[in-house]
Amino acid sequence: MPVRMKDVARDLKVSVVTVSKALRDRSDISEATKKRILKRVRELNYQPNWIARSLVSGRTHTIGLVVPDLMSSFFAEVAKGITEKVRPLHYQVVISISEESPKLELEEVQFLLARRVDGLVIASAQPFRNTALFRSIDEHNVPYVLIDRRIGVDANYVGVNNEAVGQMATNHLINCGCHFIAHICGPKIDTAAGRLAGYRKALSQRGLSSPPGMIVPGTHEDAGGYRAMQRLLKLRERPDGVFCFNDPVAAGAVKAILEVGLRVPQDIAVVGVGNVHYSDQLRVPISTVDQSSLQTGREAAELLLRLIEKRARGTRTILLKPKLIVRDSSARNGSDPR
Amino acid sequence: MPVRMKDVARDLKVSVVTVSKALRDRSDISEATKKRILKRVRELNYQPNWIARSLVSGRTHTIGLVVPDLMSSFFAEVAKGITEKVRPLHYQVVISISEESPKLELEEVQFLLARRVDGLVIASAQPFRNTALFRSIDEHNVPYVLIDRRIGVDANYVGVNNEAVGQMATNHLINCGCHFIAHICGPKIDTAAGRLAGYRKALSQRGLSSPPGMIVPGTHEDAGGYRAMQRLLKLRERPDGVFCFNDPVAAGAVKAILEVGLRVPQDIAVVGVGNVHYSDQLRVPISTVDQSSLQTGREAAELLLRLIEKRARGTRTILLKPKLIVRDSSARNGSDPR
DNA sequence: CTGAAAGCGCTAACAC
DNA sequence: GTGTTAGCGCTTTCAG
Repeated sequence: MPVRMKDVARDLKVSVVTVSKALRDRSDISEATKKRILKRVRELNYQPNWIARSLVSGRTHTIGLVVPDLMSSFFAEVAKGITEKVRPLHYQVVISISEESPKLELEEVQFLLARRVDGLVIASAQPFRNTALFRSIDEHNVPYVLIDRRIGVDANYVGVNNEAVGQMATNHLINCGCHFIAHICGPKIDTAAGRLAGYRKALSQRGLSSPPGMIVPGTHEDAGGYRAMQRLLKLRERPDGVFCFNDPVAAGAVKAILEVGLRVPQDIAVVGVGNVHYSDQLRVPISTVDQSSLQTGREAAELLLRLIEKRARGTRTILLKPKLIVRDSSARNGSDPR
Repeated sequence: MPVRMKDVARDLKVSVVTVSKALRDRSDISEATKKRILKRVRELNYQPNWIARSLVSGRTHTIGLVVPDLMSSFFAEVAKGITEKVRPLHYQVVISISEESPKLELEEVQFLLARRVDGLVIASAQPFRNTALFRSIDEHNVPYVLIDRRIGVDANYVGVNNEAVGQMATNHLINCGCHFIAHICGPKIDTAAGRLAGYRKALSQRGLSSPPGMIVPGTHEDAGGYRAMQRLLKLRERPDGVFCFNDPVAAGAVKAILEVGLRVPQDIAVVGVGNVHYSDQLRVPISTVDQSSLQTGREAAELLLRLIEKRARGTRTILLKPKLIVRDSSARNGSDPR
């Protein structure tokens, strides 16, 4: 079984405490013994037992990441961004997948808390303003940072300004010469609400309106986008531009459009959100609003580490700048590549 | 701060041991006191401290998953499969990303071992036959299961039969009427070697050969596939079918083909491997050999749990059946949809 | 059926 | 500088 400090100590005829001091490079120990101990430690391939260390220190050097899924490259990238930032500080990331289920999410968080994570990063599947989960985290005195979805709770948050996202995408479609712009919404989370608000705002600012039926509820994946687009195609006043909740939805919409023999972007221009990494390998490369997933992860990790190490307090909100990326699905004559 | 067993005990004027027994539903405790304790436990919202529990039991109920990256949906799906299987048993999964670096992988594994994970699932980035890492895991007496990549080590393994994958893909191209079939290899891992072997075998079985230059080294991502295909297009005897290491590589190859004005599949048919979830949304939906990522995760998890709980010993190899999925990139006249 | 004692591997506080 | 004592929160063992 693994070598313990006790073994090293006995071997060298010193006390366990001395070994501990050598390992943590404390000053109250002579250079000579430190050298001797560290040498033996290496020879015996001693590995500190973090479990025991955690029990004493009350810190596990573990942070929990709760995401609805990992398939959508967005959260995978967030995970990468977080890992990148915390790795040098020897923190580890435990990823929990909630599968968009508030109940499962709650269980997973309880579980992470029981595991005594030092902090949490959560892309929550909780319904808007449901604070129960967060109160329970607060009770444990564990800092947390929300990402992507805001849930209407006063908490640390890192994400894009979704209203800006909606405006940016919609303005782009207007600049492409579209007159009847539809919106395929996301699920009932604030992210979707923000994008919808931005869509409305952009239209009204440019003196356009959104005729009845032009806003259809969708989902977060391509099948939903496909069905939603089919409904839009049946409207008497067919849209000539569609702003979609995200890229998978947009991909589904494109599929529906091509299926009825219409062209993208000539007949209908399409814009998504998220810049998933395969966006430009698609049948029609999809224009999108990038929400800097990697950066979201990095910022969330940094903020969380500051909170854990008490170098920050209160709650702060970090809004990242969305960025329009124009690809074929909206590259029309007279389009602005803004 | 969190409620401890001690608090519940004091509150109820019983001993800590009794509370512990009630919580773990042991038989040597009266129904009455058990009820009383569990009630209070719920009221006080007591959560067991897994750290302390682990220190005693020597088990952390944690399993480590080491993957080269999470962006490729393959490993994300594996992670999902594992999570699904271990969640009901209250195990948690710590994911480490090695970014294809053997050195980083080694560090991450050491780290997981120091965290005393109960077991490991590894898609290793180690060079072939490099056993150092695995010896070090063995020293810790921690069971592990390799997935996807075999590394030429005698160990528990779950994955597809890569030779069968190569044969299946190549045979399919032959059946599509291709005569000059190229192969874009993967990186130097056994997975790639197996697929290459299968490619060779299929050709020779059907009396075909692979002219010089028809086998090009590639990478695991689309940029590599793109460059490799450009080289193939310059050959005097241009291939009319290409078997690619994986789907991203295939997507890159398709891009290169379309760029020079050739058609897929009419001029050149393409087959990939992996069935990434967006394969059928691509410019040309890509035919692929599915390697059942979810199932890989599930099988690996089950095997690992059996090893952890000593319900299995020795090493075993689980080979999953690959499955050909025909899409547009190889849907030629006279093609077999096998 | 209940609880006192010992200990998991480590660290903080204090003596020597 | 070094070592002793105590204790983190829990479980195992065993006496009552």
